[in-house]
Amino acid sequence: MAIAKTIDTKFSHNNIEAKWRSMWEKNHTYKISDESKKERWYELTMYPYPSGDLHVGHWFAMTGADIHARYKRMNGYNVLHPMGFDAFGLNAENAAIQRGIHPHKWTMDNISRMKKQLDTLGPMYDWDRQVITCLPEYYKWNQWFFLQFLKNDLAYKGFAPVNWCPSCVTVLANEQVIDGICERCDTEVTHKDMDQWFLRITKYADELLDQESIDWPDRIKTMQTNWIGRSEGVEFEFDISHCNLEETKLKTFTTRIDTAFGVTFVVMAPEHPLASSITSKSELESVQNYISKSRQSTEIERLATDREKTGVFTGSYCINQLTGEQIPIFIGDYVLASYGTGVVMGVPAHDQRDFEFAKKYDLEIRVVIAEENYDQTEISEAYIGPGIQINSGNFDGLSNMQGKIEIANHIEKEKFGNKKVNYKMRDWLISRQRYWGTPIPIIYCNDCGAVPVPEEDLPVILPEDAEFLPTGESPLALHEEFVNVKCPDCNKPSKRETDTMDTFVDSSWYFLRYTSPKFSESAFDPSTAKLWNPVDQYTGGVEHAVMHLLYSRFFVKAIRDLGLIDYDEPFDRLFNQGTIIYKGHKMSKSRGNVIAPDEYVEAVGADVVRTYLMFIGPWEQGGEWNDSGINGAVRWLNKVWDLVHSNTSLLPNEISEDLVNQNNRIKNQTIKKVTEDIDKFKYNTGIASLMEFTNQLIELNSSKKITSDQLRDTIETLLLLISPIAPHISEELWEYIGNEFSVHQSEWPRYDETLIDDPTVTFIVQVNGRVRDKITLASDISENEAKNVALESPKIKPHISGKSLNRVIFVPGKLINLVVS
RNA sequence: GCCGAAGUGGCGGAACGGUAGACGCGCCGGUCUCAAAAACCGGUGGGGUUAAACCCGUGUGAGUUCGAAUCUCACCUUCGGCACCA
Repeated sequence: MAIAKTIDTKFSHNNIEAKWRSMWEKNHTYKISDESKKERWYELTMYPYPSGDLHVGHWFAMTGADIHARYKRMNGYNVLHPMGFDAFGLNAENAAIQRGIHPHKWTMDNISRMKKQLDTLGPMYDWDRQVITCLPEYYKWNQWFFLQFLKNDLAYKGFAPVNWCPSCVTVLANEQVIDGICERCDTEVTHKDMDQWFLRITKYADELLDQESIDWPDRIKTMQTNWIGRSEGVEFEFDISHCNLEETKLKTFTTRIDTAFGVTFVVMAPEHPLASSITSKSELESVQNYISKSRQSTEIERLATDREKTGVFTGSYCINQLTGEQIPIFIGDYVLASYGTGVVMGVPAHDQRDFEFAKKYDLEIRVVIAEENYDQTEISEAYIGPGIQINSGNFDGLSNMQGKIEIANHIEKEKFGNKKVNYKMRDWLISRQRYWGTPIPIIYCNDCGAVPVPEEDLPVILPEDAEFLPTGESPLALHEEFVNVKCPDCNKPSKRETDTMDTFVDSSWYFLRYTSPKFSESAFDPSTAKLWNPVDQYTGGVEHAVMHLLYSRFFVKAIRDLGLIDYDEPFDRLFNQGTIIYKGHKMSKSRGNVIAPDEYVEAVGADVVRTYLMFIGPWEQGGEWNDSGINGAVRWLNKVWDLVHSNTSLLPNEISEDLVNQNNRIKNQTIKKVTEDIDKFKYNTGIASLMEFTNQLIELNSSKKITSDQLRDTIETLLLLISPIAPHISEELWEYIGNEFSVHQSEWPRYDETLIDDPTVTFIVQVNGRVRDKITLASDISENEAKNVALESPKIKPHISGKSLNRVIFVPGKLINLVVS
């Protein structure tokens, strides 16, 4: 795509940028030392997937993080701001299938291209710290963590109905299915029953709910809380001992045990293991038809909430142990197998879904919680509010809140069930039936079962010479040499696990690896990890709210319990930058609306692109790329360039004290504003005030209201303030004014609060709240004096003449409001 | 359906109880030029006026307040998240 016509920079941006990048490289300007005595700051931004080309969205994310990291560094911190690549993933494998390029080559080629592109941005990365997750030196530790998890009952293999993406040809974790659609390829997800590896994230459900100690956006915290979905209730058992099954009890889960006397039916999920066996002979055919039909329906169909509730009677009954009543058992697909016990007690009077089901199948609707003024007539919808227990045996007359407690206690005492906490979140399914990922270090032996690969045999290397067929068959499963091994325990011929790990395993601990990327004795050097972690400031997109961000929190808690680290949360602060859109849409290759930064960098330079991106709008919000908007950034940096290069020999040597103070005021105000804005990631307004500052200096220069010494000093401040945003040109100009290399190793300017306040100020004079005049007054003027001045104002007089002054509102240094009538 | 965020010039946005529209883009007029671009100067919410004054204006409607884009309530729209979780 050809870039829009831009105006030209007045400086040769390409030379300047190349010059300083090589200077920084040569001087190790951004090399990070673990030994520094300075306070440490870990500024992390989410590492990219090496998809091929860096687009403007990457630049947007990375520039914002780089600015903040540079700012922290100038404020005296030893800053770790590393970069790496999330290098395993399906795109690489699909490229192999479609174009015959090996995933390793595809990935590494992309990485080297993206690194070059990233370097043109002028970031303060120390590439010695880079992490590339597809290399054995990294994924070995995925395997090692897996083995530790296995030992500590945090990893297990389980047979379960799982999400299957027919396009990616693999299973997916629940977090990776969004509204029934595969998160990465937008294909409708189906179900399969498979034996898969899980990580026991649910063990940490309650701890993950505790977000007290982390400074994260509420939005993300809420999303995680909703995802975990804790609910307290009772597992209530119905007696089925008369059914001649192994099980004698049918377990249901409810949060409304107060309604247990209103149960008029029970519904089982179609996938429930007893669904067929509990069915009577006469109903078997219709039940099996129903089950197979519902199994064929897609996730999307099943999730539609406005769908009519359907079900089928099993011909069997269970006993409500509280009442001794016979309760009909149904199969219905509005009940989810994966939540609770997969069986629901139907209380149509107090649950809308059950109500609809009862209406459809003509089942009794028995009110057991009476709302205020309940008149015993038939109800037209379920009543879910509070009320008084009725038709509830000994519990009649209690409030349902009390009923909830006492019925639960009664059930526990009589051993009809137990109080129980349930979570919506499931364990993390990490098996993937694909090649380009970390091999799961397990060997299956006929005699010994699933045997972990001994730690000393790690890493289990992903074989290079795999065949990539478009059949969906995992290349590893076809790789004889890889598959056929000896059992580590008994030495008999055995088979390797051919599934690989979810790539979210890689990103769950990469922030630890950055602290010692070459350490070979373990996943990370405990001493340097302790030095840098947890991450002080993490930035990235909001799309990882319940995937990467949740998994990482789990990982940290899990390895803390293994004794490897001693803190609870990976990321102390989190900030989500927004998205850059173009032509009204998020940029994507398929839509053909991708802005490649390279051409703009060539045309106007990285500093301009950085500045423009940060100026578009609040970093938090993102915004629309506007082809002509970039001219504003060019003009500004041109002005800065001209200002610094302007001839100052004609400036006066002395000016009035008032002018000196005023010039100082502008400078100190700007330092304060820019400091506060960068601190809060409000780059757009920070840049705006720098533009204003530049305009003011140009004006002072041309009107000779500044001495050359003061101008030089002020320009120095300007360059320091610009340097995190436009690192190259500020370095060039820093050198030009005769300062020592490097502006990036200089201290952030301080402001003097006492120099900021203006001795005179424009007072707003209002009459009845409407602005009628503006008068310049001493900022510390008293109410009385201000009132007298205001009353004398020719602009005010007509508005108050003939009226009586009832009240005066006075805001010191700002405003006076005369209330008249 | 539930929860959350947001609605401000032609556009991106600023202000977040006290001058609405900072800063920038674009546009209009001027200077320079043979001409254009760039640069520079001026203008740029609507009405009104020779010019002022003045009136209207931050999604809609009410309210609180001396004063509301900002706080409260209701509604509309947009965007996110959740959504048969028992």
